[in-house]
Amino acid sequence: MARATKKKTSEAPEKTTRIQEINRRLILDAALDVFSTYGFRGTTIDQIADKAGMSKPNLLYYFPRKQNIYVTLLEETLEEWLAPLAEIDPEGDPIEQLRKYITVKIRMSESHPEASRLFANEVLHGAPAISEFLSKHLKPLVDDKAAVIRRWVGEGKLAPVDPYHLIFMIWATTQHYADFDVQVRAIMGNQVGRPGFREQTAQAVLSIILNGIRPRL
Amino acid sequence: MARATKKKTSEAPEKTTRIQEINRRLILDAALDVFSTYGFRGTTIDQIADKAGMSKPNLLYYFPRKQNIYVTLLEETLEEWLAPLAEIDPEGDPIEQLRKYITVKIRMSESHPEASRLFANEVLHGAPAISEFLSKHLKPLVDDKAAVIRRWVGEGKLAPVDPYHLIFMIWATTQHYADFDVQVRAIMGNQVGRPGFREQTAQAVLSIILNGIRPRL
DNA sequence: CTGCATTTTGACCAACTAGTCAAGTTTTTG
DNA sequence: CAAAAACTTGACTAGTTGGTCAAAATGCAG
Repeated sequence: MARATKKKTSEAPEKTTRIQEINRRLILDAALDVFSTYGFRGTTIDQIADKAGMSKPNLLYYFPRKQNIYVTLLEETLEEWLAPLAEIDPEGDPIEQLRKYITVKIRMSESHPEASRLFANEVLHGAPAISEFLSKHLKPLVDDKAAVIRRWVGEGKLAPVDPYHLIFMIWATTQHYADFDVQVRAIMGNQVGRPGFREQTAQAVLSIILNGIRPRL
Repeated sequence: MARATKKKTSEAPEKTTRIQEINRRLILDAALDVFSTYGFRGTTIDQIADKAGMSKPNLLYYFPRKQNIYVTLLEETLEEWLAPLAEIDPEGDPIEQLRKYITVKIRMSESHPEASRLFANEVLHGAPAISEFLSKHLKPLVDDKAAVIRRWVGEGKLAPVDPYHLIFMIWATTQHYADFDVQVRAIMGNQVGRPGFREQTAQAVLSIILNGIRPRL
């Protein structure tokens, strides 16, 4: 990670000015748009600078390398992306907890599709920039929640199911609507934009998954 | 689409020589590897030429534009990718037909992950090269099968479920294991390579989806 | 084995792009 | 309000990459 600015005396404090805060945000917002559409290699610094409304050298004043923008963006996104999983309550009602998790994920997929695509693209290409994050942060969290789900299964509160595959299935299904949006639109056409579409999607997904894991008599 | 070679007399026949056949195959195989890993923009012609064991100008003799290789590859892939959906038998047993479809898709995801990633990457970036294919070929086929599933639901052979969302869920879940392989590996570690992994995956996916759509009393 | 068509390649070019730099402008601060 | 710090940018460079070209090598039909 690069130091943002050099101060006269060499310290760590790193105070950020008002202008820095504004411009970094401007850059990151523009970059999310562009990176999520064209991927890392497909994106040029000029595109981001244009969209952020500033000159390329100025952009590079805030983020000395293209990589810096990309990595910052991914880190920001992952944090937010994982939060709902962490909030699954081991003491709550299993079906209810999973219903909430799936619902939140579908909502995120609709409200921040770019974030989903940014992440999908990175993983698709082998996750060169975040493989450490995956093993150091994601894995432990998933292991933790998988254990909870396994306990639920043991207690007969869920049908016997591999917790990891269940989690993957939830991720795959919910993110599909953001990542493969073009395909969904090609098939379902005008329906996609319509008001109740998200609810209809949530309903269908919840119905299949929850009935699929409800304890069977 | 570009004409491959010009013949002395201007005709259509387009005969392909032995060498052409060999080299085109060599190029396409190499290109699938590289494109699926780095995406269209992230791939250089030199990389493909290297992997195919020939010089860049020679490669360009067979495919005058980088685009040509990419599009050819996508078309080849899509054909194969869609076949299993077409094979769903409207007269068969619903649960059995869907079990077969899911099983085949998981097998394909494991045996040709590059093809899945190539396609995923293209759709993720807005499907610029295949949007026509999506609306002209994919949509009609899906509409057709959705109608079959809807009829099954009407006949009480499946629980009430939106057929389109069911199909999306099957695609999302099965392709997840190819497209997000790195993530799956980061979480499940050594298990992924192990012999029975595909069967375990298939078992989990089938169990949730099929129980999720089995008619309820 | 000869002459024509096909295949192969080294050398090259033009366009693009990440990143630099030095000189200016604006903002902050004492 | 002046000086210092922070910010901004036009012009530039070096490296990369898609694609060209002309000439050489190879394959093949008669």
